[in-house]
Amino acid sequence: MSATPRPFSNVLDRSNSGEAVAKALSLAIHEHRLAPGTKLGEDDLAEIYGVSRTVVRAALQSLAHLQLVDMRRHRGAFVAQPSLGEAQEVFEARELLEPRTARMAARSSTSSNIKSLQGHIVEEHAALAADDPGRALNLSGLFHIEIARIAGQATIAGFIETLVARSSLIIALYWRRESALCEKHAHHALVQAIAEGQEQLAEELMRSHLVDIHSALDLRERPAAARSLKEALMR
Amino acid sequence: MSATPRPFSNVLDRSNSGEAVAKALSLAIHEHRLAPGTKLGEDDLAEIYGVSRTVVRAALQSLAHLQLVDMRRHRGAFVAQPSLGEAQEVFEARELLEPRTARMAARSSTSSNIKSLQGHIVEEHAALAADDPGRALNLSGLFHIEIARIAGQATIAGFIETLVARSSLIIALYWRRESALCEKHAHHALVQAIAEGQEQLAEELMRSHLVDIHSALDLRERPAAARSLKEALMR
DNA sequence: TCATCTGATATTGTATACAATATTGCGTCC
DNA sequence: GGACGCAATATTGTATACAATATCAGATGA
Repeated sequence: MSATPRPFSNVLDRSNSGEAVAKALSLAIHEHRLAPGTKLGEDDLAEIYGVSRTVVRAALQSLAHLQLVDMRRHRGAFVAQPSLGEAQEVFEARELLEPRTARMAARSSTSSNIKSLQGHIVEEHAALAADDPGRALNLSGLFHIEIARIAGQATIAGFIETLVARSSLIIALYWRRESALCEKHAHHALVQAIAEGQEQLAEELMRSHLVDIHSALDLRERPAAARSLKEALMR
Repeated sequence: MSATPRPFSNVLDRSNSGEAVAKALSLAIHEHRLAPGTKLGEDDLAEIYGVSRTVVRAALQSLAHLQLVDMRRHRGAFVAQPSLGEAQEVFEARELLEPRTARMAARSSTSSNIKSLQGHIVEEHAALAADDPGRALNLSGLFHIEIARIAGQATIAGFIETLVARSSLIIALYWRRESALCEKHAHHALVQAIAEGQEQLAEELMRSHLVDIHSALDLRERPAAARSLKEALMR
């Protein structure tokens, strides 16, 4: 017996349905259920979530501000496809912001903060064990955001949130299958350094962790991939 | 003879009117024509700009993402009022991002970049001479954003754009009248360092420039200003 | 056979109408 | 006289209808 399909979301009965739709879409993108380039038709989404196009549009605009979707006039909204250059930029920005943030977190973390971080790691392991890499990736991102929150810099945490979101798209586009995802130990060691207040170590661990991820991406110039048809075929 | 009032904007005939309204409001906030806390009624704005509430809402949501306005459910939109803590955070973030950015700009600037920066300075002086400090402040912000653009980091430039925007609100709220605004020399020296490719100097000048602004703010704890009525009056 | 033009279609952009809810003034009750 | 409750009002939240425009298929001509 097959149930009628339902929207893939737990929280659509929230008071502000616009944010709810944005959250649902954001989660779907983070978990790689929506591939970069996917068209997000307003009517389709409105029907799926049982709301009007008005609220769908608000949600899409919200995601566009986070650069998770691309809205083009009279063309529609699409899941964003960061270019190689943008991918480089995103990771350069993360490598600038996050090590410093980890240092601050090491200075100011409380024991309940540590508990929360460890909870993230446990969930991440569970998701991997359940063969749900999308969910694991999303949780991994939340881990980074949580560290910024712990550091007590809400503004920078907001920046990191957008960088993590875009990183998810970048990973979807440029991840090298060959390289195993070996974040488990990195996150664990990081939490330990933060818990023990070892600022310098935390900063270094975060930096090398980001470099690890960065170098597990295939960011070499593609031969003709993203160029114009003319440039690729005329000659 | 008094002309009928017209919206304070030059670009309301653009194709995407939502962005146009957002730009007009953003400019008004940057130039301190709209004070923090001002209520932004949707019907009022719709009438002023001659568009429907739909597009006004889109514009307000856009500004809310930049944290220039506060939207509260069933209450309306208001020009944001950054707290003391938020003000500190914003300037800490700027002091983290912008010196590095200035260094990168010094490495990669072209002569046309320099021309553009000098143009900003000239306009800024003109605005000051015309006794239009709001416009001068806005141009000063654009100067900082331009540097980030020159550095070739669009992502970080976007962050700085939001930080500059919030800085404008912070200055409106916390600027000490006593301190003169002495940015002229700072900006000029900065451009020179960037033009000559002196990376270290550019980084240092940007850092000290930001510290100057930061310390020209009165960010001491207010006795009761932003606290709750209860806390302020009950005793 | 291919290129170009044109109109039919589908999708987005905008306006307006209706629903939901916070605010506020007034009346009543204690 | 003051506090509480209630209804009137104004404003925002959402849905829907209409307008504008990009896309695409088919026709027409060279």
